[in-house]
Amino acid sequence: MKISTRFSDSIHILAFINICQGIIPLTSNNIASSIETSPVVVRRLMSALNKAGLINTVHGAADPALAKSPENISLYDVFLAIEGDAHLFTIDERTNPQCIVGGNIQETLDGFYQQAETAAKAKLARISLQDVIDTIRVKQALKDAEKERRN
Amino acid sequence: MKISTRFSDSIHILAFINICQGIIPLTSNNIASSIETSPVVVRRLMSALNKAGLINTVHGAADPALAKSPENISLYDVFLAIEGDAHLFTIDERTNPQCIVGGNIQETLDGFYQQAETAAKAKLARISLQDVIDTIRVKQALKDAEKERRN
DNA sequence: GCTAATTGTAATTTATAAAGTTACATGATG
DNA sequence: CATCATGTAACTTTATAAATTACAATTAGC
Repeated sequence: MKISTRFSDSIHILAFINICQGIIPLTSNNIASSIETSPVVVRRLMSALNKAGLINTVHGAADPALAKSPENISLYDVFLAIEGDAHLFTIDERTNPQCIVGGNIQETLDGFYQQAETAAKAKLARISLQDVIDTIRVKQALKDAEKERRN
Repeated sequence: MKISTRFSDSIHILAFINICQGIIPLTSNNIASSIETSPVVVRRLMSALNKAGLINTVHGAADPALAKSPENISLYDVFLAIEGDAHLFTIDERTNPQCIVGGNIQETLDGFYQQAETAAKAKLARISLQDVIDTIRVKQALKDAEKERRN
């Protein structure tokens, strides 16, 4: 249980590529500065995003680009790229098979957890990177307007 | 990071109390044997379940009991008792506030994650401990029948 | 009441997964 | 060809949960 910040950071990377393309060079260093992490962590995540076909990267060149339009990249696509078939809930695999509870709890919970997990993933599948980008821009515009108002 | 099995183990404990009551003494030791963990871990979880009003325990006596009927205990009740308001997805809190992405990503993801998380928790809220117990019994009956058939 | 068994909890140690770091081979670009 | 960037492997650090140890508080059988 508990999905690591890799998922969040990956969405961050994709949004950054879209929003900052042409404004600043998209080096792993610059991206890492925005996430406040190390460039290697960024490159690791981008490697996975590349393999999953969400971005196109060029070995040696600081020129990554989204492989699809942001409307066609869902948060579940990102989750799959980074976490694969990881589960939101963890089943204790080491229980006593001799006991009626210990011997059947895994299969039982697996079914129920699946329901909850699928519901969550279905929601993620309906949220696009474009939604994320739009929301970021709205929030930023709000901040800018607020700042302007104060002058 | 180490993934928690507390939620699963807590459901295990509740099912065990219901199914094994009157059959074997419900000591933390016996429960721990079924989960294959230590009695202290079991007592810790039971302490939380007790505080949340899901079970009644007696200090010094090996006699825990469900505080409500299994139909009226949902998996979300258990989740709340053990994990509180813990999130299924983790937002990276340390990003560069100067960057348009780093400065707005938390609030943005929080909203979207909330949607997914609520969907999952709503499913959990609709699954009762009775459902879990019923499923365990069905699976066990299947195994028994299978075993019988082989003789 | 006394003894044995049990819970409840704190403190400590161990295990594990992710984050971060170092290093370097490979490839791009002016 | 010099510089800069990526892609990855190997290693270290850090965070969190599980397991262990210890013991006070409580119950229950005799």
